[in-house]
Amino acid sequence: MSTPESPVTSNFIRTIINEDFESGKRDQVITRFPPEPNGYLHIGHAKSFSLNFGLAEDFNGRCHLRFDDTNPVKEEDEYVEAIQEDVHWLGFDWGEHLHFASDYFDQFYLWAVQLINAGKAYVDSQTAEQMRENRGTLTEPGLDSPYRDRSIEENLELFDKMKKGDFPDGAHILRAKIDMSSPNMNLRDPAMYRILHAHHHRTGDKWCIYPMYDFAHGQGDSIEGVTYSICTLEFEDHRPLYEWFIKELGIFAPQQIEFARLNLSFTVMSKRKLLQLVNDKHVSGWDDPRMPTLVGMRRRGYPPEAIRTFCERIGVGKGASWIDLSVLEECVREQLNKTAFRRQAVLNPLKVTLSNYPTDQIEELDAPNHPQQPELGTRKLPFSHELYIDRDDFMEDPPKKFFRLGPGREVRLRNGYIIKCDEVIKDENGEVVELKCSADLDTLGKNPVGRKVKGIIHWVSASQAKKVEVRLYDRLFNQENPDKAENYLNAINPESVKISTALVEPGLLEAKNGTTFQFERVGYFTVDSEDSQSGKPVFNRTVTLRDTWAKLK
RNA sequence: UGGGGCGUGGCCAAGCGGUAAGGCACUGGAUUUUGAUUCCAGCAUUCCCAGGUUCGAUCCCUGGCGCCCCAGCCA
Repeated sequence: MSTPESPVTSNFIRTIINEDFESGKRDQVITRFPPEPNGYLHIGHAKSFSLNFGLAEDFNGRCHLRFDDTNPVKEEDEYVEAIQEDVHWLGFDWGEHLHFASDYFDQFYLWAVQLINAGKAYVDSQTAEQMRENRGTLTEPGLDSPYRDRSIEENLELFDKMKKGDFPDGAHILRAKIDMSSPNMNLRDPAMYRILHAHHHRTGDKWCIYPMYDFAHGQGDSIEGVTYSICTLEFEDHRPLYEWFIKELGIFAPQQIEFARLNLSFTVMSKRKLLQLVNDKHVSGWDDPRMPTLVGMRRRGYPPEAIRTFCERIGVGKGASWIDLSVLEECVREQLNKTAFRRQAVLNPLKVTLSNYPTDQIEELDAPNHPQQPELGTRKLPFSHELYIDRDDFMEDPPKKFFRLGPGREVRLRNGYIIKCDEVIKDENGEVVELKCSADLDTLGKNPVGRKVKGIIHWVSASQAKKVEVRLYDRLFNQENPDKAENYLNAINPESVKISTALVEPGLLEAKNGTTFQFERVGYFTVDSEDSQSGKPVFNRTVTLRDTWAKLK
């Protein structure tokens, strides 16, 4: 529902619907999300189903989930399950309306016979190659098939035999008799049914002829009473055919509306390419945290709310658009900032020894789980004379704008004391290996009088810190549009993941799979649900924090 | 050069004849025990271009230019 808190910006589809309601052309919104169960859903699909479910919700209608399973050689039950899970994950529900195009195969068959009887469809016996040759080109009309004028009786008989399995794949095909010289290629006697001796994931071996998309989609919409059949731009040229079948069949007419599919910078969206990334092991699977799939994003730690916000924020239009990855990342940060518990973790440790802190003392400091939301409670942070800080937070010869640690400088330990760097210890190679510091013991929870310490750095206590694996993910491609590369595989970012070890506060060992934390000053990290073991979590970097200092550098 | 679409700031996107919403990005500045967050401020005299209609055009008309899609027995 659109509320004052989440204003929905207008788009051309809403405008159409509003006009239809006002003119009385329609009085309800029934939409559908029609994936083919041949792969996992990606963020582009999320745009589509958020639109469909969102519209239904806003206009008090309903949205169906219908699997467009008309091509048995590509479809599997595994995907049917995964797709439902993903749609649910984003919080949408189709209620009673889970449908399959294959549920309508009997009806489709009857309709095909109806069109044959009306002289509007015929069995063609040309080979696929011949059909292609006779289809003409974009600028030249096609040629009628020599089988175009078969009698209705002969067509009926042949189609019946096709159905009974008397012919091998490709021997014949049922075509709509429209116009071989149409400037719209889709109207040049399009295929309606092909012979496919293949096992279907739902209908088994009942059929050996299967309807084409064009002879199934609109009719499926019609059967379900779909009022607005929303699809992507490449189907614009199919709309006249969609309407032709509906009209010739004399059945309820849904309205097809096309919108631009999503393109996200630094990623690829085509199923073929995503499949290749998986098959060729460029990623670990469909759920690799770098994949634009919903399973991948879930594993990465993107919250479903963030993806929904993203889908609303990008709008809906008809111009081929490229959305900047930063839009998605900002939606993720926005959501996580509100919900993620804060923790401290050091990714690149540098030892700090406090010379004036008792070597046998261990303190338990209180630290809020969320500084802006005290109601989320606190946790205890062990503190001792030996700590680790991040190497990035120390510079031996710092530039003027650097306000972290350096020789003789003071810095605040997050949730702890202010310390001062007294001495820098190096190894034989001149590498800084340790910092000797002194703590101002009167600065816990309060600022010192007379001086201002601007720098605040995170840390862990050396003896209590735990080692965990962290996976630092970055964009999978290093070109905005990987398709512009000679080969998109060449645009793969060789540093899209870096595995390393981090030192974290001890409580993090008990973190549950799938939960996300903010490692303060670093980024959001989510416990990997595949590779983590009890007491041995693996953290996926979901997204970094914004870093204006990195920009200054 | 057949047909179908689309052109509003760096990226999206409202607007539908009355004088350019919003988001992301970016730039300042304030607050801050996260250089995060939050907060304020700035960021298109102009809507692909050229004509025309009109008191007035991003919105209407004409003509250009640019980009996307279509020749699967895929969806």
